[in-house]
Amino acid sequence: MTGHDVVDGVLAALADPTRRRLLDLLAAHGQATATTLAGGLPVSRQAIVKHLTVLDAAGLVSSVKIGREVRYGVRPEALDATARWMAALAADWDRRLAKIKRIAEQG
Amino acid sequence: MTGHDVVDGVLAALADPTRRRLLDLLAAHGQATATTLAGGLPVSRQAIVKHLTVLDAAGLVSSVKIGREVRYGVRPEALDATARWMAALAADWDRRLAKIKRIAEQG
DNA sequence: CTGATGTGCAACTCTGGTGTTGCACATGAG
DNA sequence: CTCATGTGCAACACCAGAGTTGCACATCAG
Repeated sequence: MTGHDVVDGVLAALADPTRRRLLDLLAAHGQATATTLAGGLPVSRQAIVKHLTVLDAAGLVSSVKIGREVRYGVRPEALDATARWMAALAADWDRRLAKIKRIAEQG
Repeated sequence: MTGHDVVDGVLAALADPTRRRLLDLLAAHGQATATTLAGGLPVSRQAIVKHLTVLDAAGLVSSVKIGREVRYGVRPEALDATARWMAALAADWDRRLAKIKRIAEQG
């Protein structure tokens, strides 16, 4: 899995407002199950499960099965990697624009 | 327009691979029209225009009408703001997880 | 064992977004 | 003026994704 794939997954995962809200709840609780999380959102448990599957594939959450329940928790690495990628991209754009501006002022 | 709205728009805009490719092309060329950009992507000009509209609404690009053509260029501010938001979120998660870990080790 | 709780799987609906095509309008080149 | 080029607008097709429902399976409590 390259860094680019991680970014792709994270961006796709964060595009959905429900998933961002889900991450908020998880970060607040530290640990939570799909059934518990469904109580804090206006959607069914199955919808939550699907979102958690997407978040897990993106590396944003991890799950641990304890008895008959599955507990989810946030995982900062992928989010941090995406933040760095985005900051680098913004800096690159800034650099390009500064160069264009400099050329324009000279010409 | 709050910072949260900016983040929402940027995340939604960056979720699409075609739009990310579009931003790459724009950053590389500095300036480009929808017709020109359509030559570098396997989609029609109209599709490009729609993507550019989304990117403009997200604050990621700006457009200037010159004669009969419309030139687009990247705009780093919104991207940079989103990068900072994401980095802060990742740091928050790290902080929470560190706290949980500390409590677990004590108890 | 029995009932209650939590999860997994599958089929289904439905909206939104992506992309297309066709045509009308505007502007630069000759 | 005339033609080519670039853009804008609108209607349409298409499909992935978000959400639902129903039921079967697994696990803890009594």
